[in-house]
Amino acid sequence: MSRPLFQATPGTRDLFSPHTDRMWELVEVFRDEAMLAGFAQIIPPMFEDIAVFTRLGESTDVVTKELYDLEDNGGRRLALRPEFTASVCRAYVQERPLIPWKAWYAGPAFRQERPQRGRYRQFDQVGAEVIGSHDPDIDTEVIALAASFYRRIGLNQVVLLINTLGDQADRPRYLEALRGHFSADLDSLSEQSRHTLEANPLRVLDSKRPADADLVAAAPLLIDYVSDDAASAFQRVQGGLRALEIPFTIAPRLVRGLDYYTRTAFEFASSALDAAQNAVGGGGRYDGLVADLGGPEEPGVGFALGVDRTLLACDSEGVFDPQPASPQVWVVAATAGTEALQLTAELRRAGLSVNRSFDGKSMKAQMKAANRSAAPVAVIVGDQEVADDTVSLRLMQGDGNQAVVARREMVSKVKELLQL
RNA sequence: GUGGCCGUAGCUCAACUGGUUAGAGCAUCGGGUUGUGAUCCCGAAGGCUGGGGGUUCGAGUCCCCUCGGUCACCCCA
Repeated sequence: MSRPLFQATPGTRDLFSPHTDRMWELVEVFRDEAMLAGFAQIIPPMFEDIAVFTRLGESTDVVTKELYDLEDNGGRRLALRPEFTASVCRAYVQERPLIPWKAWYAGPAFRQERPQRGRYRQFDQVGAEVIGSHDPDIDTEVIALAASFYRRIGLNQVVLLINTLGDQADRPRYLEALRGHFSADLDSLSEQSRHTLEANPLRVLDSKRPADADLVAAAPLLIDYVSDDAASAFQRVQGGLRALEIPFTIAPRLVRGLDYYTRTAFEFASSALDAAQNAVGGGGRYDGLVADLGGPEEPGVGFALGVDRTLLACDSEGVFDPQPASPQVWVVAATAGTEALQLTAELRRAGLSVNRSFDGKSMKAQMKAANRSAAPVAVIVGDQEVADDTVSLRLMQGDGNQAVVARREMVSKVKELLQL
């Protein structure tokens, strides 16, 4: 077998029907949940001035090495969005909707990294952001939105991990302590982590390398270094989650990969996923980001959920498997005229979903196609029917009852058969 | 960017330590039914075994290169 001349570029893929149906359905459920919670949809552009994203942080891989950057004809430097949060904040600064502004979104994002299971260069996210409120109850509400979404699509084995990262002002003291801790035993740290320690000590806590496990486990905890304000906000979020009966686990070493997070950070992980990429969603508070993008000092909090990973989790839990709808009617053409064309159009005008075969297939082939389509009713038009101004209606289930009806009664008879 | 595994029909896979003409299931098309589906029976079509080089009397099988896929590290959704 020779490979096709062109293939989808690495990390991208063509999604076909049962999968695309699921995706739409998933977004539909998310949309419904978001609207119930008072979020309005935003559709930001897929690319932005590259600076919008580079503001996200010098030590964030997502912007330092994974960004798709492009140059337009005018020499403008653009980048495909690696996530939505920065775009949403930029849009807020630009348009200044009333606060607190609650926005949800769905769409693709792009990162240039090595693809693997559950990680693609173009991937879909759904998410929600709230800009303009410090209230920790908003954090809880945002988490609750994600949680009820997971519940509604049927996922049970999703665990919520939460942590607080404190305020920007708390950061230096903690980083100091972290550096001290790791530097004291640099030799037992993996080489990669030594690198990470230089660039961003926080991220060392994220290391999954076995070599680092002991040292990471013994590291000082963020919670001991955060301001009273941030600590009590964290308490409030926990209390809110308990009040809503949303189970959670405190993960004192959860730091997340984007630099802009402050205070509440959270992650949803699927315990049903044995792949390495088991984080199905994540988010947190980003109180300095809007200002970093040139806006007012407005706080923000939000999350993004990975559509593909969520679907993978659904696969391994065996839930959320909506089937593509089959047509209600299959038209079988056993005549050379244009009758099949007309009948099909007429049925569709009546609001029925209709499909048929083309290319002069044999009747047998058309019946097979009708059967395969799972359409409950076949409308057959041949020379005899044309001559008599009738059509034959065949019930495709059971013994295949068939009846000849007058052409002008076709629509009502079909609807009768479909019990509409 | 680094490493492991894998490339055989449209899809999923066979082919003993290298040995004639590379097989099967599903799907497709045709026939059994000159206008009738799932089932059943018969048949057809479909392959430069990813590509290139090498070893050998002989390579799908062994070696090298290359391209591609995949999983993992890193990082993240």
